[in-house]
Amino acid sequence: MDVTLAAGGAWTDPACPVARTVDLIGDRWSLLIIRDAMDGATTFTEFHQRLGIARNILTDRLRKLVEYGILDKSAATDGRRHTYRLTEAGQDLFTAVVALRQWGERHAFAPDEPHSILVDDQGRELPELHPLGQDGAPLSAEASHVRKTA
Amino acid sequence: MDVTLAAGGAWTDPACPVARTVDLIGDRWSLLIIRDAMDGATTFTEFHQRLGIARNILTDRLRKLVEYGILDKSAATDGRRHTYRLTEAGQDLFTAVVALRQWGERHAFAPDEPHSILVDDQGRELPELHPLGQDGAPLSAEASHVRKTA
DNA sequence: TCCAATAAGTTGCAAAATGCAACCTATCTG
DNA sequence: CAGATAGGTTGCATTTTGCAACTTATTGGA
Repeated sequence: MDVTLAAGGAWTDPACPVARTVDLIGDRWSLLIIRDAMDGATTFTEFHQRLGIARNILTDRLRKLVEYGILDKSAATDGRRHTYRLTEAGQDLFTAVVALRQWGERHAFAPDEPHSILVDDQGRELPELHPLGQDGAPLSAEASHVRKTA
Repeated sequence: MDVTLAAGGAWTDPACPVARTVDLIGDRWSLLIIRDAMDGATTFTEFHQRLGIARNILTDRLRKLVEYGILDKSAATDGRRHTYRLTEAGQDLFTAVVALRQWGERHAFAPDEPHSILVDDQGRELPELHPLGQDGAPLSAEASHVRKTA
């Protein structure tokens, strides 16, 4: 299930997709939960240990992410564990996570400061992600604008 | 100036670029301020009117975004106005904003629900943004992983 | 079988962030 | 020089977040 039906509607800006996305995952923890899910975390305890988030807040965020259709919760074969997995919509956040990560790599670390990097199966660093126009050339913010729809 | 030197260091996860980026702009308003800056907003009043944000919070966010090297503040020719403009680092967030926007378009609206779209100078909608591997094929979260650096 | 450990929460209370409305100061305009 | 405009600041109420202790269910081992 997609987000669509969730959250009756107290959107920051009802027609803007950026605002909606921020309303759903624009807090201190949600994106980091999603990041860790992409990196293999599946249980409450795993998320808790990796993030150092307060347990009640983690409970709340996991519940909301499930409600929004970003995570799926199921009982593990284990019996006492639960398993949280990214839905298709959750996996589709990969692009956004990569974009935020690459910006951080470029602008939020000192030149000599160590930081983790994202690599492919062959251990090669990912190419930089940039919006392209229809012609395939990089597109800047000035060369684009928001069009309101009816 | 880049973020690099700002913020003494109470990072959520000191080595993760995603966490750093979220620490800097992962709140309810910063990304929307940046979105509006990309859409042409430059003054305190403009941001306030577009966002409906509380004035003291806007003051605080603008101050932080300037401190982080994302916005630049200058006196307008006007004399009583101030002008906030995206720095190079701020403009470089365009990729992330587009990624979040496109995810929202795909997953946060009902099929028939109207929402704004991002178009280029010729009025054509932007192509979907996706991480690619070195070979140019789309890369999924499973086909990549985080490598810790010393 | 029973008991300690593990997993996933819940609850109560303190602290921090956010929001609202009124107030303040400087500049600009008529 | 008076009113309007721009960009704040301040005090207080509300909401969100965080911490620590407590609860329930399951599980593996003595």
